[in-house]
Amino acid sequence: MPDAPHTARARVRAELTAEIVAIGRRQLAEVGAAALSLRAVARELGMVSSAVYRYFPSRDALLTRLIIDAYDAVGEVAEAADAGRRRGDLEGRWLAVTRAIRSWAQASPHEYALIYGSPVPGYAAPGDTIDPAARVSTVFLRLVGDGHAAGRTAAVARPASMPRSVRADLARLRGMAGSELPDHVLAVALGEWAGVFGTISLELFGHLHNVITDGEAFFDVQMRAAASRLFG
Amino acid sequence: MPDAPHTARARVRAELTAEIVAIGRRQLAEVGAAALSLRAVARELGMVSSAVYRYFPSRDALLTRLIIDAYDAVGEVAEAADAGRRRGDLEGRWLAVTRAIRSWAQASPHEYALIYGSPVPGYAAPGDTIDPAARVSTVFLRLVGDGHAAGRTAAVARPASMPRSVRADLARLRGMAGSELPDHVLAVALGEWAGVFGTISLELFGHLHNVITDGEAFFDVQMRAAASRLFG
DNA sequence: TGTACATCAGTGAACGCGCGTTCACTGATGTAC
DNA sequence: TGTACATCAGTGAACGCGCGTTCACTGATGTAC
Repeated sequence: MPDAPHTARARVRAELTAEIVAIGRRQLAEVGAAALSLRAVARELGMVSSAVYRYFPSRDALLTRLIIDAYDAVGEVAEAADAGRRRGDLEGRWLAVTRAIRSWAQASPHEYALIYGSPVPGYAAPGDTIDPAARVSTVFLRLVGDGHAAGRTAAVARPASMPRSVRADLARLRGMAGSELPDHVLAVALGEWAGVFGTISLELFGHLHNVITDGEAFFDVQMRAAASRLFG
Repeated sequence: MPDAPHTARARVRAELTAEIVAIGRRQLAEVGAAALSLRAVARELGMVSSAVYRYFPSRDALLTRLIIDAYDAVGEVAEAADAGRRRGDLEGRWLAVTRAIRSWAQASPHEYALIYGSPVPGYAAPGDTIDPAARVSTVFLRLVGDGHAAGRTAAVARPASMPRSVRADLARLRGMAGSELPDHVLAVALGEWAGVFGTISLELFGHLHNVITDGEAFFDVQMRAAASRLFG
């Protein structure tokens, strides 16, 4: 939210922009990203379709905004869950964070699909989405980093060898993320990270249908296993 | 392919049906599932749009066919990869199967997204997709089952406890899949299975962009780690 | 082997719908003096 | 405090496009006798 609006016009403008985003989000939940339409938003807003162009220059701009909001939303629940536990309670933090992500995904399946599912056809994500997208991974990396600093990652499996290209990628990631995790811990952390989203996606996209009925308990079992692989 | 076509008409019909599917698949690769259109297929086929209805009763029927074909395609590469290794070479089989799946996904990203990405809005998968969808998981379960029978799963981590609901789900899965894996091995196998698709999806859907440059090598590192968690 | 009838494939027009985006316009709100 | 001008929000019409699906039809292919 930039600069507090001081004129009445600016205040109304901020409110309407927020309302457009809210309607867009609701539509997203009903028809999915591919079918999100500015005209439908305008209709629900009680405005003529061209009026929406005063607020968003194109449909893709609205989509970008929804994507950024989704990343921020999941980042926020992850951060909040992490902050709600003692810093030294690594397994508790891991479970809290991953459960929070799963709950958010269950509550906002289309927003989850928007950012972690198939890319929207014909849409190219602009650079503005990078920072919000990084919030969740930052939580993960800090958590594993804390564990490592506390000497709790001693049991993490070490591969016999690792290709030079992967070591280079991990080194670059360390630089970008300000992490100090050694290669083998960082690699396992990324693998567990993939497992979190893989488990959530399989469930949410219906691949555990008729297989797992208690998705929450199943997820918990998986996350406890992950925590013990990471922190012993 | 049902009954060999004996009349000229039936032969042409089979060929045209196949061509429609092929064009549909190409379109899928270009514009994604949500934008797949019967009219565009007809155009490319050089026919009037209503003619396609002689072959598929609706757009969704074509989509269903593409979904089934995609499941069959990935199932087939997985089975072939598995068959290409000695039965006792568990790690080799695991690596071959998972690499084959990843390669297929990289080569056919939209088909992968169609079945493992976000569900297509407004489309409800009919029962016909269940069997083809199960082919890949069958390969996984047989592989882990072979490992267990050979006494190679002794090192698989055992959780301190497991909720009754999860144990019930696993028991039901054992029945459906004809598996004899104990709970803790089956649970870990499912977790690794989620990790495979999580890793592939994160890469394919762009979440490792600017992080991992050598996706293939990274995937290999992850899969070797998974193999050693499963088979020691 | 030939003919009569039934089946099927493809046509062309139409229905009814939706979409993103542009543009000239009116009238209200804000700003500078 | 009041006025003149500039800015902005929303309108309504239009452009040009696409879609799925139905239907009556022609002409070709297949089948039964």
